[in-house]
Amino acid sequence: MNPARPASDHRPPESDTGRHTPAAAAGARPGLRERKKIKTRRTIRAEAFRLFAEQGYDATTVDQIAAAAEVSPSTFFRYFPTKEDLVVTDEYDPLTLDALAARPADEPLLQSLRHAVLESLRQVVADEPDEVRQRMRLLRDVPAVRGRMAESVSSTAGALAEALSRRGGVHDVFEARVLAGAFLGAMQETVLYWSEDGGPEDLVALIERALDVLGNGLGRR
Amino acid sequence: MNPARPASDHRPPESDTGRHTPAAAAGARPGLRERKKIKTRRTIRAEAFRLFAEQGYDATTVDQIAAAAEVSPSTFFRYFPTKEDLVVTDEYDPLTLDALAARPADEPLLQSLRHAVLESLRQVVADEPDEVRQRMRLLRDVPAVRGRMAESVSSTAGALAEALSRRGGVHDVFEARVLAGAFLGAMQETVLYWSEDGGPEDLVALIERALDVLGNGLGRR
DNA sequence: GCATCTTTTGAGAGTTACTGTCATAAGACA
DNA sequence: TGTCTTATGACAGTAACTCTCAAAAGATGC
Repeated sequence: MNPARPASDHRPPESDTGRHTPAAAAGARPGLRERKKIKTRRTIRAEAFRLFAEQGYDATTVDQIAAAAEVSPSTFFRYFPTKEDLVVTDEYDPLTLDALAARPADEPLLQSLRHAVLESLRQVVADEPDEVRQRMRLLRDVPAVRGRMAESVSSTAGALAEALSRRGGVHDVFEARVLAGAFLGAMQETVLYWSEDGGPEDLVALIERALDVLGNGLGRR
Repeated sequence: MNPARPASDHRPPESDTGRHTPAAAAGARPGLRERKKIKTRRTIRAEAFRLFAEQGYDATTVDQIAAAAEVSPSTFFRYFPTKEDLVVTDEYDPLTLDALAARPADEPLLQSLRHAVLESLRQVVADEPDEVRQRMRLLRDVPAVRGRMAESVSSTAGALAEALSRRGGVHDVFEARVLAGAFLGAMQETVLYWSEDGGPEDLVALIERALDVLGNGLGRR
């Protein structure tokens, strides 16, 4: 692993979609700079995925990706702090948190989570239909990517716990974190299960089943 | 990260404790070779932790650790495939799985899990009382270590799911994996919560609380 | 349209965590 | 004691990053 990423002046730009860029949030359409950054980010990732498909993940170096995307290696790292981040971006998780926040506060928790997850999943699939399949393949085949996903999930847990705390029905911070951890752990396993079998069953259906299992709890078994 | 660890002829030796070494399992006391390996492993880790305490994790290089332990860098990597593995060993998880297997099959699942976790926790703490505290600190402070733990937990999920499948009360493989993921996710958050606050509350008490939350399920909230 | 100010980019040098190979040393076993 | 197996060290190589600095390019006021 890298030497634990101390403070760096490399600031990766905002998300791929433009949905979360400050300018977009402010309503005005983004300037040239913003649009160029989004394009660069897209290009880097697209070229990377193309190379991964051709040569495999490990056999593809960052230098090759940068060359293919016609940027310098420095620039690559400004956009993606690690190579694994090409595959595991944190675009998905904030989306889910937003969707969760949009649910009515008095809705049963599990139902809110179900809607939030499915809604954000729908958006991601709609946005990048091709890449989802390749992500799945990389997740299944490359240990480093799995590791990075696990790390990402674990770091999302804190944010989710906070969101849960703001809702009713949770006693304290610790309980919120346990619930968040259990939920995310279940989701992670669901995605992994789906990816391992090459996605035979519909992911949506799997998620529904997983949530049912969670709803019943571990008691009475 | 490393280039995803392809097949290597470096085989890290067995666990620290000797509990799981083949010779120990066979009843005969281990030969000189085996004892030396255990000692080397212990020395490397001890020197590493000492240096971490003195200079910090990131500031300590593998070469320094190897020098302090009086082995070559090559040998270091034969014992610990990555630097993070010094902190996050998979010694704990197999212990828990063993303990789980030892529980009566007709015991309620949650109770088996509780006993298994607490039993293995007790063993680890008894074995290496000092190192537990430092592990906790590193877990809290070093992102790379947290990442490695998340990866480790996620890889344990498969084994736990299998163990659950062999017990009654689980419908299919998928359900077992979801349960395993939820349980481990909850445990991971528990440990992180505990480490973040510097371990104010007793870890055992926290685990009990977490299991109670799991027992109640996410339904009815 | 020009001047200035800010942000992005590229170049390049350096660090470090690894991988792979081979000869040597040391325990196991007859 | 001799042979066979396994652990070790030396060494060379790779690739993922980090850091710094100067140049290029969009943004902004006039």
